[in-house]
Amino acid sequence: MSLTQESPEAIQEEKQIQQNIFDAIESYQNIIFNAGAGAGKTYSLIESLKYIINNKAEKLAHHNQNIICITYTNVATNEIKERLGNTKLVKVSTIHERLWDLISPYRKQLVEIHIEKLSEELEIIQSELDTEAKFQVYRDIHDKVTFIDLMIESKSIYYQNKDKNAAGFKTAIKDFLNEEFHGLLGNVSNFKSLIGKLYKIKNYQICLEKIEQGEYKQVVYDARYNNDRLHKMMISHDTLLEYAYSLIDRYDMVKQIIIDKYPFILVDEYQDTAEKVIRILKLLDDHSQQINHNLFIGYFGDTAQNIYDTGVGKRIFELHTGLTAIDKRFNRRSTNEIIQVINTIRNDTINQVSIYSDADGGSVVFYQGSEDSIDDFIEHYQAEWEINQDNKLHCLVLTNELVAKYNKFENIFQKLKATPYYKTNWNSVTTEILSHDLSKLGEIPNLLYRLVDFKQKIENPKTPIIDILSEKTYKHLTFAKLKELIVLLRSINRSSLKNFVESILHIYSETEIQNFKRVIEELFDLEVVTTDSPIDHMLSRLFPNVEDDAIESARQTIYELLEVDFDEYIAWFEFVNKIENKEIIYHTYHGTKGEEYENVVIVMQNKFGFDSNKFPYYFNNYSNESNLTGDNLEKFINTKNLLYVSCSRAIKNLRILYIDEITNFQNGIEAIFGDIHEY
DNA sequence: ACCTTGTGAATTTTT
DNA sequence: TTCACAAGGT
Repeated sequence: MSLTQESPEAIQEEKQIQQNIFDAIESYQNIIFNAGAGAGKTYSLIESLKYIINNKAEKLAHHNQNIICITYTNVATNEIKERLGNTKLVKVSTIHERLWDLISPYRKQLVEIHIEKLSEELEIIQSELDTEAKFQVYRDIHDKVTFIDLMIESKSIYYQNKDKNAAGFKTAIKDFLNEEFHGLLGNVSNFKSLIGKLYKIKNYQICLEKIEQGEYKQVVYDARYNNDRLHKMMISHDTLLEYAYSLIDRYDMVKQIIIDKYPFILVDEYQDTAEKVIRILKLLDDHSQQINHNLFIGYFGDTAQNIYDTGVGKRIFELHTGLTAIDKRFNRRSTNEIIQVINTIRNDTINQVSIYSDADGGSVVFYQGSEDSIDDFIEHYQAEWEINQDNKLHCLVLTNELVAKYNKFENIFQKLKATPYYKTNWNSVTTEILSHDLSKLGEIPNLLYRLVDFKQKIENPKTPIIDILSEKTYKHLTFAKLKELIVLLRSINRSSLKNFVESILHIYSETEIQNFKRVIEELFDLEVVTTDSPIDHMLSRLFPNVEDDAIESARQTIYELLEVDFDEYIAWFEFVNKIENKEIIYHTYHGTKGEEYENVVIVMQNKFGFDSNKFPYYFNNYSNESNLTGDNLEKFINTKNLLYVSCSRAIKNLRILYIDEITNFQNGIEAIFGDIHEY
């Protein structure tokens, strides 16, 4: 056994570091706490919160003040709440939730900011229309007003035909568009881009009028949507940060209210937070000094684990000056072999040492192989590491497509992805199908999830009735009726999801009992259930605007989706719920952030996304970082951080299988991982 | 031979 | 959204 003996000297030093944070809190000296992977960063954050609670509670309570702790994700919020325990003094939440809480009372001021935003957007769109080459044909037409009016009048016809192929689209538009404007249809994608902008202009103008007339009185932040709907007074995540910055920047009164109410602000995972958030905190910091009120800001994180380009990363040092850096160099997670490699990857001033005196005993090996060798490679280590339920193997791949394939629900993923809805909304595919957060699943994935859940529950004789039926349903049933219902439910054909659905619908049409019907209505989330309505509902969502002659093939596609082997549905269900009951678990590199695993296999390749050269570029420039600038440096750091995050997940054993040719950059690999082995 | 148009494929993650 | 490339036009 290793990693059991804490070194007394290290523990002493760790305590001293924590004391340094406490001292900074006492003197309201803002800090940036840097700790590498596995250092116990969250622990330090929580100890700091506890310190403030234990030493300032009375004073804070007396002045009706609170401590703010902001995190990047809801998962992190929940973890901190759980570890901290129940306390009213600390407001733990995501950045967005807290900011909206702080600014939403200033309705009038937010509307002012909104008006400015709308005007700016209008100017931007207008200048695009005036200058971009693809709008030349539009600039050339004389009677723009007639054209715009006509298109706005025909809005619904336009959207009905928008997803058709170019020829079909042209025919449909020419149907109502005067011949003098037909020249605009030369290039269909340019035309669509034009119409999108014209509609936007109209929407924004209407919105401005409604504000003027007093019909629209407030701006609303809606976290469920990823896009602004400015014309409906609704903003999304990025614009929330923008408005918060504008409001706080503009009104010193707002700054002072925040400072006086929240004298302690702690930021978890600062490297991931947006630049705007750091700017907001800097405004508060500057103002607190100006008015001589105490404010403590503590950033907790690690620049080397910044893997999203929206995060501030290293730029924080330019944006928020005057922070006292407190570094923690200990590692509480990994063996010395792993620590040595991750230190080499990050290659900066944080050079970790283990907190344990018995940290030897791990291993890291880099292999060169091919795509065909992946399965064999994993099987090899499954045997060599004696992988079982208590000693799992975690395999990191680059894309969700591969995660779906290896986690054995490839067909569900691919069939959903291939529907017109997901082809149009290609950037929603992973969120809506693979989210671990049920509320983020798309409408149809959510329906599938409910069906799978329902099917599993009625199959399991141990499931309590309260878990199958909602309370308001079973409350009204007599015991006899309840029993009857259970017998009925258990009689449902369950060979495939398609049969399952059909069987349920059959019961629905046969039964006279309203409460039975209600159970089924709730399951499908439909007010009117008929033999066809659930499938029609799926059709309308996955195949919007489908042509009459294509309906049958679309219906067939839905049947195929529902007939995918039910084991796949279970695998998908378990993935969504993060139930890891297989011996080998697959993740994306990105998705493993914050996690730790005993045994890790990383499958690596040249290509990622648009970049066919991602990892080669990093390895080639490993000793050359100081000469890189601009986009090149950014690309280098992105890859470095991703590699750092993925390798630092390992506690004991780490293997990397590179499935492309490596001769052109093997020096860089050897500098980090040592000898390269053939597989 | 060159230009325009249409089509399909390409990442990760969070709020 | 952006890019590469195939198909088709001049």
